[in-house]
Amino acid sequence: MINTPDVAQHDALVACCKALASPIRMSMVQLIHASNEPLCACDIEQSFDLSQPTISHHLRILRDAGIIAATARGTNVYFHIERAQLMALACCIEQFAQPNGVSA
Amino acid sequence: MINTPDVAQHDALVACCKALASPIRMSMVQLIHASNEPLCACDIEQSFDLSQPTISHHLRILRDAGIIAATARGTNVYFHIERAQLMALACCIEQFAQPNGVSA
DNA sequence: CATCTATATTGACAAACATCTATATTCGAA
DNA sequence: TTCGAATATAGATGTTTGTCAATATAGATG
Repeated sequence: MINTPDVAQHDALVACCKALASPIRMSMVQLIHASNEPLCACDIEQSFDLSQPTISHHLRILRDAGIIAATARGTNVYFHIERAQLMALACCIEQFAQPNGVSA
Repeated sequence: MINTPDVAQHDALVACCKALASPIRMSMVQLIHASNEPLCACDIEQSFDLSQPTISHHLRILRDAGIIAATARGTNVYFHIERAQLMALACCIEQFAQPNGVSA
């Protein structure tokens, strides 16, 4: 979660941006968001022209940043958006868009 | 500006995240935001333990992404936050944090 | 248990990035 | 117009990232 002490927050913020700083991963987030159901890795894999390990790698980066979360079900793994994290990220960025000194 | 057609928007979104996906650049944005005046490059330079060209390089990346803007004044260059761009970015990210199908 | 299917991990390699030093450019001042 | 200060550009180099092929792991099923 993003909102904790200053340095940790800064790092989390950067980590989230880093995770989203790739066309592939941005599209993955959009894809998962667009689906109303959690999406399984094999579905995601079919949307991209990349090898299975590469897909797995990108999904893990998004997971490590806390942007998506995974639920295993049998041999499948389903991914969903971690809304609170993205909301926290959006709020941090929005703050930079506000005149300084405005708290609410 | 972020809100235009789909593909361009996607690219701009990724470009913004890429620009913020560095501890240095994130700190620069925070620094510029924290200042109530536009900050000149030499001021920014003093806040980091990096060579002048490296600072210049990072500032340009932020500029190219539209996150900050520069105003030359004499031999100095002053930087300020591009609020609309950051707000647009925050809104895009916030959308991913919303249940799908919610338009407003 | 043997095997198949879905996902993850490893290792290798190329492309992208951050950084520095050296140099260029641009503007103000003497 | 020459000099100095602020910023930018170029080129070189080490580090990180993205990708794949090969392999491992874990769960389902015959």
